[in-house]
Amino acid sequence: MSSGEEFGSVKSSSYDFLSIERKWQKKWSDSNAFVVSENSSREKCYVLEMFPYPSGSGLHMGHAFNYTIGDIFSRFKRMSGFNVLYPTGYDSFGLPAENAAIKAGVNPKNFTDSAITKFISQQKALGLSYDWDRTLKTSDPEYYKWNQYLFLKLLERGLVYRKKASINWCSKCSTVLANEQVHNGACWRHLDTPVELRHLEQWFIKTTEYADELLNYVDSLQWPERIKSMQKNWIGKSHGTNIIFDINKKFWTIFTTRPDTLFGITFLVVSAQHPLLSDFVVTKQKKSVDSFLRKIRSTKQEDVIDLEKEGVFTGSYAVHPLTGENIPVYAGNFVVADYGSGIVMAVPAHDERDYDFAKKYDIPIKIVVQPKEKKIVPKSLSEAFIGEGVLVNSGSFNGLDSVVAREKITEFLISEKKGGRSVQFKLRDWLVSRQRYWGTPIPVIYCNSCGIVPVPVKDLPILLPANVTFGSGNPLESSDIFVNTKCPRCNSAARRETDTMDTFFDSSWYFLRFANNKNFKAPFDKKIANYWMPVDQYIGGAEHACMHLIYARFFVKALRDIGMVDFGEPFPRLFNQGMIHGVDGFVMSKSRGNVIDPLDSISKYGADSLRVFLISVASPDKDFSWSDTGMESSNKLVQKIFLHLSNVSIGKTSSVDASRINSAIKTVTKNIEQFKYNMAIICLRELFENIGDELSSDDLSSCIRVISPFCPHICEELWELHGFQGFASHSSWPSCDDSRIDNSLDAKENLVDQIVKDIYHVMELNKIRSCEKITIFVAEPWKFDLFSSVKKLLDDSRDVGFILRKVLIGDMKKQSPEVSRLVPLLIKDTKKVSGVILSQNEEFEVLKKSNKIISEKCGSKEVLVIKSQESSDPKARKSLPGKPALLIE
RNA sequence: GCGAGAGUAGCAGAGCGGUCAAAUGCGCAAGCUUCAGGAGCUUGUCCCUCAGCGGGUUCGCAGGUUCAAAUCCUGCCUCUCGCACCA
Repeated sequence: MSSGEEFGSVKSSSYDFLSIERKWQKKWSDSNAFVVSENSSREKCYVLEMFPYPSGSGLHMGHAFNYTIGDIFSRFKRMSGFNVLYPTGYDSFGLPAENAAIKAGVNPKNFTDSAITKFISQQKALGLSYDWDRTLKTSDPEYYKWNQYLFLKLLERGLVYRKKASINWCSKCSTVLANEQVHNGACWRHLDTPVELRHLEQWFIKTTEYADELLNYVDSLQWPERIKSMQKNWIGKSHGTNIIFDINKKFWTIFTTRPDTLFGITFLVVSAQHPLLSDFVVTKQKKSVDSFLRKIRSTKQEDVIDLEKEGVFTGSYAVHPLTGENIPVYAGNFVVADYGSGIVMAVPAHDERDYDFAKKYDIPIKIVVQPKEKKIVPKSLSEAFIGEGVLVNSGSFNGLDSVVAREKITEFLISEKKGGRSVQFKLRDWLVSRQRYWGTPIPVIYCNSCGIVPVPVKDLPILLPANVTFGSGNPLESSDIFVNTKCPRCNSAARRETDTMDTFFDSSWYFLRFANNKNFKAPFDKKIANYWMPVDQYIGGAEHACMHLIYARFFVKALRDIGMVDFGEPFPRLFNQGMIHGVDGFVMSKSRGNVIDPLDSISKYGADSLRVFLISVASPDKDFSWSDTGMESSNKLVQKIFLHLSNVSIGKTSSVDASRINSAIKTVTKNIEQFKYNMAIICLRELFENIGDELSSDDLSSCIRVISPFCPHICEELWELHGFQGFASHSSWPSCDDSRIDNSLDAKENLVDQIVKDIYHVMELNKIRSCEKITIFVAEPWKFDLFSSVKKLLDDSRDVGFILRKVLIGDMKKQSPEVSRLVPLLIKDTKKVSGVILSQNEEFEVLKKSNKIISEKCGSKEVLVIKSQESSDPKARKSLPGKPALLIE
């Protein structure tokens, strides 16, 4: 009973989380607590979060969530004995900094650097266990020098080239974009700004060279299914046939996946964006084609999504490779210019798009594949039949199954030298040049006599000039000192490339630099990179599925083939965290005004509480909504744990507690490994709900250690408070001793709970006020110490001035006469007996007898509660005499 | 349209063949505590009934497999995300 009082007095106070957190953050920092080296006999584990773009507004809740997930994992792995590399850095080049800097009138460098400083302090406030010695920023010449180096390496390898192409231009960014950066026809940073098509000469990286490998190895990755399917889709491999058509005495290749429908071609369509469209346009048709092109250009991008298929006859005819028929060639708005050859063969009977087009322009429809079940005729055809069937109207191929016919016709075309097998990808080469300032200068020089000349490695880095004019066009062009140079080959006057690199170039190899960030001779040392890489656990959002994650995979494969690393996949394991929504259920965003600043939460509740909250609402891979009450509840949990463990006295752990602790260790270990952090918190919640005030030193240490990945600060404090040596963060992960787990504990606890509830019923029935002293007898035949458990629960609840007397009855089956004697005696001897609680294993006859005696001897105020686990005959029970008696099973 | 994922109590969210009327948190209700408020503690919270036992109906909808389904299969509906005329 006294313990309850003690506990209550402590509860009312709250701990000073701010000073505790500051204290330990400083100690970790001062002692370089999480700095690692590769010279370790321990197994390595590389945990990495996608490094942030350091925006001026600082760390947002999504970052905090992301890093909490990674930090818990890192701390867990570290404690589990791994040599853990857990670094962070800053993807600090990029347009937002440049734009913000222009707006605020400061240099992007200053802007970025102060943003990074802010970021670092916020990350430290979260208690993240980074190796701060390995930090990097991509805008640092010491970093981008190696961007330039690697660019030259790729150039040397033939993986970088320059070409004039139809490219995507964002007017808001005033730069070109890569295919991957065009979302829904708009710029990925400006979803309200449709991209414009421009014809410009740009730098490309041959990602398509690795298309097959990028696709094939997706399946070997332990990534979320969703991301894998997005990548596969993006790479988009199709098998088909190239067919050669003669148009105006020139030969053109056309790609199709349905060579079986070759005899059904009634027209061809050239993309309206096709660079050689004019080759097809005859003089007579020039006017109408031109007006069609004008119309397309004036079409607003937002209407493109459900644009009607339109086209115009070019005046040219193609010769059908097998029948020799003349086929009209159209220009059309629905043909993708840079897929295949930008020209498609149209089979309106068996392709929806071709069908729509043919209907609109009244072009004949010819059926060449008949479905097996129901015959179709052109007249009644209301939509294209795109399924498989049997070939008709196809010369010698009639009667073949369409799947077979694809093969046969392709073979025939090959034998006739009129085609061949082909594989097409949706993946395009990566356009890496950008017409902006705040990025890595592309290390190339244009010389009038030598042409494109790579900058010699000894001249790297090509530094970004400080004095440039922001405003119109590429700022780098405004710097004469930068632009004007000498040709490294012939020493004559030459011009520097003024384009900078897409910042995705920077993030395609940063994980390699973390392994060896102080290397001044090379981007990284091969041996060291091979030691740490690949990243054992990568953590980040899903938005990079088709951008960063493709580029980085490509990069590593290219570096492998150049001989710089020995592995082909940078991130075998990827975890995607969910999105955080505001209290209103919408994604947290400034424009919605539902943003919660992590720092506000930290100053109100502490970092440990915030960390717990972020991972306890839902499984970390799912979206969840912020909730103030949830945040408070997490804070209460952290306080409770801290205060309870602070007050634990060192002694002997009860067997019940030992069981609880060990099974919690087991569960939490499993949960962390599977990223089910929310379940781990539930398990810990239950543990600290029940655990006693006296523990052995070892068990107390286990309790602290098992929560330390989640709440590192309070754990360090508790660790020190109880005199353990070193950092809790450096201690070993507690191991589970199965022999101390009592599997029947749950059942026992349930029984105790039940009895306590029975007691409340007794009180209720008797209208017992809490201030009254009453006596309750617990008769217990159990082997374990039920009595003390019940007593403890009642004591802790502090509700009632119970006098609880222990009555040992033993095995009631054998002692029914004794029970019969005992019960009335108890009642007689005690003035205010309100209840007698008997427990399990009684024979029904015993109950009946006892009950009868009681009801005879007692007034209506007395109650008999019989707790029975082995069910007696329910029918007989109903007929039990005497009221009010409780019979609880 | 194609691809992926999801639909569980007032809400959030576990469970993914039996131990499920379903963890945990929030919310709500009652009791205790308190000068009061807050906090804290205890209990309850699908429906009926009860002091308890018990019974009924549930896990998007409709079927099916099974001795047994929230969990497996089929169809449908709804939602979220990604790609978007890729021939």
